[in-house]
Amino acid sequence: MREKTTTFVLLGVLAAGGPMTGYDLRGWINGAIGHFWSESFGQIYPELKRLTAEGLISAAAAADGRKPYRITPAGRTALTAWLERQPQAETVRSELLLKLYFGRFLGTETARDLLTGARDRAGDRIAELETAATDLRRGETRGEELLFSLLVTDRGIAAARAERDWAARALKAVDALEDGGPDAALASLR
Amino acid sequence: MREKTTTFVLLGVLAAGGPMTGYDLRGWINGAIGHFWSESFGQIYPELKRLTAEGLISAAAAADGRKPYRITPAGRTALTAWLERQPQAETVRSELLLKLYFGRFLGTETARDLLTGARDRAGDRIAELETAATDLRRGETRGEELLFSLLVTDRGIAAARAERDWAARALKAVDALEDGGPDAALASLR
DNA sequence: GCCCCCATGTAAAATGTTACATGATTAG
DNA sequence: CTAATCATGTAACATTTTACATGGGGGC
Repeated sequence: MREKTTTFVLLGVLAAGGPMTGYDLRGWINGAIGHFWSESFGQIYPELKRLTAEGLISAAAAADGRKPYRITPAGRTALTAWLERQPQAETVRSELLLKLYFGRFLGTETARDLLTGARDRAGDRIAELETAATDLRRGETRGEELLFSLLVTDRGIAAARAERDWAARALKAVDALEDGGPDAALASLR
Repeated sequence: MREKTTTFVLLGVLAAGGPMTGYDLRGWINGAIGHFWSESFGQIYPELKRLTAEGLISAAAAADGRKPYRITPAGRTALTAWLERQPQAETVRSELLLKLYFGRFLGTETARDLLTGARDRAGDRIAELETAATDLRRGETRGEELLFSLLVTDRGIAAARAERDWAARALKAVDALEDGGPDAALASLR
């Protein structure tokens, strides 16, 4: 069986946040690392079952409806081994860029809509992540945990800023295209 | 049947590049838009069959082993309709950020390796895309086609620069962590 | 009483990659 | 002759999302 990342996200969150249920795991993932990772129940529950069978996690007695899991020593070993491997090159897939690339089949109007949408979403994202960073600094998390949380948040902010600024530039080029044609637009990119 | 993006990539490339075979399509996608999209043969060939059945593309007589497809008027209509819809919010999934987030279970050494790897890959990417941009400007592509090609390349460069600069900053924070502990590292992030 | 949140799980469908099978043509 | 590239396609597998089914508890 090939290694799927879901395995290690679950192990990592259980290591970082202590024992929790499948439902809790989903909430944790959505909240703390939601801006660069996601998992659905359809993956979480079957995977928890499998990890239990493999001995990497163990389930406490299901008291009420809840069934909290904790990471085992074997699970920690597996997590550490995964963490130490260089990540695979990431495959980017952007529907926005695809549409913009086919921009010559689009009216100027539509291209503009595409780009203002992207710029605004990036702006919202920046605000959101900056708030998250402030909250983190003010919160009770300390030491290395805080440091690494801030580092990944910063990466999100940096990426969103680059996106917003690029969209603004591209928007100017589209304006120039409308006013002065392709050559004017190309000149505006310099 | 839900709309899969593969459909429209194929339609778009046929509209942009003229009639071509499944093999050509793959090459075109890898080359021109490979930095933000990819398709495998396993998706391309079945999809070409389906699109033919739907009347969105048509196959010329298979002369030698080749079977070139062209987009039909119905295909152009479908493409335009898709282009005009705002793209779905993109789901980012970064294994690197995941590993870094769990950085407190990592040695400083490993965190550094992760980040130098990311920084160097981003650097390579910048060089590659800058070359691509230069080649585009020097090539025979003109007008809107050139403009939109450059716009999407620029977005790749902007994203890669943001990544490289962030990784360099994060690396300094990890150095500070080793020298002066978490508080020194946090201070270095200001 | 009803709606929302908590909580677990399964099933089906969609999407995507990798491996395999086959054969022609071309460059060294 | 041999390796690479061109070319088509299928099958198996892996991954991921969405929809469904079920039920408890708390607030209004």
